Order: sequence, then C-alpha cells, then structure tokens
Amino acid sequence: MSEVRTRFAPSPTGTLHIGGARTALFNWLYAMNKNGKFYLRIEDTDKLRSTTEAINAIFDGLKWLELNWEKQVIFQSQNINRYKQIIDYLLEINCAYYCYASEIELQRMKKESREKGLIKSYNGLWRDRIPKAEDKKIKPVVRFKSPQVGQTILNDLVQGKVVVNNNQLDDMILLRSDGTPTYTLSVVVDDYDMNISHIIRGDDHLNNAIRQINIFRSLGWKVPNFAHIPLIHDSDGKKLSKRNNAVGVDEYKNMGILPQAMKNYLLRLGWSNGDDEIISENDAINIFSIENIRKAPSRFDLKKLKNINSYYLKNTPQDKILSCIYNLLEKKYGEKIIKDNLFKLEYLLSDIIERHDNINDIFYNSKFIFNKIINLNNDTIKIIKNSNKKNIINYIIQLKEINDWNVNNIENSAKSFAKNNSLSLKDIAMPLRACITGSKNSPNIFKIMFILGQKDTIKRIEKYYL
RNA sequence: GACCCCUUCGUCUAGCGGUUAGGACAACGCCCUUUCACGGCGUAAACACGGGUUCGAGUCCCGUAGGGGUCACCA
Repeated sequence: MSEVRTRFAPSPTGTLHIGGARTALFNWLYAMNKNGKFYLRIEDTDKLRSTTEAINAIFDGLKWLELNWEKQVIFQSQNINRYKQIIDYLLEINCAYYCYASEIELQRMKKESREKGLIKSYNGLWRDRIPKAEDKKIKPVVRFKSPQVGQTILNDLVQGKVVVNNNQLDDMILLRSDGTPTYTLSVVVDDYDMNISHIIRGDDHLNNAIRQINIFRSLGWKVPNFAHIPLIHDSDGKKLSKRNNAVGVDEYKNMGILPQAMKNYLLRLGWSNGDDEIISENDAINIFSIENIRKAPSRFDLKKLKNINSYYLKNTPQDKILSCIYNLLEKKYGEKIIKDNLFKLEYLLSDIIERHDNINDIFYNSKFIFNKIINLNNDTIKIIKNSNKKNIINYIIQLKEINDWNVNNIENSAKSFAKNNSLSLKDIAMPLRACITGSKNSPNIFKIMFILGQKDTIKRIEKYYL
C-alpha cells in the first residue's frame, strides 16, 4: 500500500478557526495513525484577503496544538505558473475553453437558471463557440468542460456514496480574466503534485469534490480519497460565527484552555470510540479511524471543554501549569515579588487548581499570595461586618501565642477558640478568609495562614480588625 | 428555489434486528465540609413523525417534517 499523505489547507484570512483546528487534527491523526505524512498548505491565491498575520496565526495555532507538519510548507501563491501550465494543457486537450461572456450576460444567465430552478448558473454559452473580433474586447476566462451527461460518483469515506447528475454541473472558471488561477483548479494540481492520498476537510467542500473529481479525470490523474467531515455548529445549531462565539483557537488559549484539552475535546466532537471521553494523544493516534466519524454536525459546548480542561489541569505536571501562570504573574508583579513568594504558590497550587477549570482563573485566584494589600469586595465586606469583632480580636491574641507555626497548630487553635467561646468554626474561618484572601472562597484557610507565615497572617487580619 | 447531507436525553455520544436504550457534560438532590471546589451516592432526561419489511425495528426500506451545507472571476 502506498504512503498515506494528508494535508491541512487553510486560506489565511484570520485566525486559526476552531473548525479548521479540528480538520487539521483529524488529518494529523489519520496520517500519524497510518505512519504517513501530514502537510500544511497555505491557500493564498486570493492576494487581497491573505495576510502575513493570518499566515502566522495559522502557524501559531497549529504549534500551540502541537500538530506538527512536514517542514516543507506549500504556498499556492508560489505555484501560479504550474497551475497556468495545467490550464494550458486542459485547453490543448479540449477539456477547457475560453469564455467571453460579459458580466451582463452572466447575470442574465444566472437569473434565468434561478427562475428555472436549475443549480447551474452558467449555461455553457462559449463551450463550442469561436470568438469574433468584437468578442475579443472582453478579457476571457478559462472554463472547465464539465461532463454534461451521466453521473459523477463520489465514494466519500465519511458521507458514503454521493451521486450527482452531471447535467447539474457548471463549467467552472479555472483562470480568471486577470490571468490568475482559481481555487478549484489549484487544489487539484497541488493535491496531485503533493501526492495527497486522503483529503479530509469540512463538508462545505462536498460539492467542490464532485467538480474536482472531474478535473482529476480529465488530466488522467488518480483521484484521491475524500472524507468530508461535518461542520461544527454553535449552541443554536448554526454555523459557528464570530458574532456570538469565540471562534479562533487563540481565544481559547487566552481563556486559559490547555492545548491537550482542546485537542481531546475537538477529537470527541463528531468522532467517538465507544464511551471513551479522556483520550491521550498516543491512544488517539492508535485508535483514530475515519469510519468512526459521524455524519451529523455537532454543537460546540464550552462547558464540556472546560470540564475536560479541568481534568487536564489536574493531571498535568504542576511545573508545567506553574510556568503558564508564571507568564501571567510576570506581567502583573515584578520578578522580585514572584521570586520571594513563589514557594507559597507552589505549596497551595494543587488546592487552587482543584477549584478552577482554566489557567486564567487559577492565576486570578492566586493573586492574594502576591498582593501586599488585600482589598475587599462586597461579599467580604459583608462577612467582616457581620462578624463579631471582639471574638476575632481575642483570637488574634491567641494566634500570636502560637510558637510552632504549622497547619495543625493553627487549625487546632481555631477549633479550640471556637469551642471555648461557643462558636462554630465558620464564625472564625470565614472572617479570616475574608481579610487574608479578600475572597469568600479559597483553599483551606489554615494552610494559607501557614504558608503566609505568622507575621503576614496577623498583619492581614489586623488591617481590618484593629 | 434547486442539488447534496443529516436527525438517540438540553449538549457530546454508545448502539451496527431481540438492550430495563448505556456513558459523559450540564441541571437538580443528598453525603463529605470552615467557604468554594474535589470526591462519593442518587434523581430527572432521548430513539422527529408516518408507513412498510420482519416473529421482532433506535437499528433495514420508503415517505413527511425539521435542521444544515452548496449554488462567486472566495477559498
């Protein structure tokens, strides 16, 4: 069997779209599964819309997801001459022709066919026509001679057998009037030149596949395997749009999602292996199969992504998570403050991770460790206001008497104080939490007091109780 | 409108002719508990509809309805 080669071929018009990321993932997994190769091709034939920022965004997104592509990246803009050469050949073998139809004529044709309920918008006017001198005032396009009788059959690896009557096929444009080749043609040429064995892409390309198959055949080239995967929808069942959704992978990165979680989530969207939910990268490579891709589109669910993220957060080595947070801390605090207090974060990290489902929240809820001054919010103001001041002041005295400052002693002191004063532990713990962390939620407050140290702890309490 | 594709709990899905229709997320409840989480236990929740085929249909076939995609000198 020949080598499996897949490709991800985005057009660089924005960020790496989440749907594109999944397409890339599937292509990558399939190639890895078959011990094949995964290529990246930038479809930048539309120079107006393609930007270098967008190209870099694609690189960055794929790198973040660790979907490694073959070193050689193909840029379609660099293959223009090759495409033209193929178009010339198609012209030569009478599989393509010049079309001199004017814009007005084209519009009329389109209108007519709409009225008749036809799918074609071009009626083949110039198929067998020889241009007169006056026709040549118009810069022609080159059109493909689509077969007009019979059927074109696509045996799609996901969609199954798709049959289209050829009388519905348009003579699509291969070369624009400005002399640049179109997507439909470039894709075919590149996929052939790159020796792509499996084309895995969104099913919005399903109709294109039928047309492209005919180009492959005209050229006498072997038609690759197609797998058209369903699109990802938003929570309303519509195509994901920027308007209501975070659509770029960079947005999820900034949200504090781990790439492993993103990949795991994307993998399970439309693909499954029994009841497996958490799938390691190695397992994914081993068990991935196109047969298990569903045909129906699936909706994007941020809650589930976050749930998976929290799983990966808990199961990723802590130093890795620490380095993610470190980047955020560095922007907020100087290096010195971080250095002096990092051991405290390290001590509390697993307790903090347990409480949150993304890096940002972990960072946000670690700030009390580094902040010199603890500010209160509405919740904590209320807690302190409703607490018994005298009790806390008395408790501070007891705190000062602790000789061996460790978690057990601190906790026991609070418990015995509560007991001796007929209070519940909550009556002590909550006010402490409020003035020590500035929040009504936190990890075990006694662990926090321990790692902050006796002096700082008492200082923080006294700020609001003296 | 035409063509193509799709349809199991709210969501992601298992199921490949005989199941009390399973799991996960979310929701809700209880337990644990200094808070929030984690964890544990539990509740509620689905085969779009109508015809066939069959002893038997979520599973096969045909309609209907609904949803999606495509109909560019964009990719």
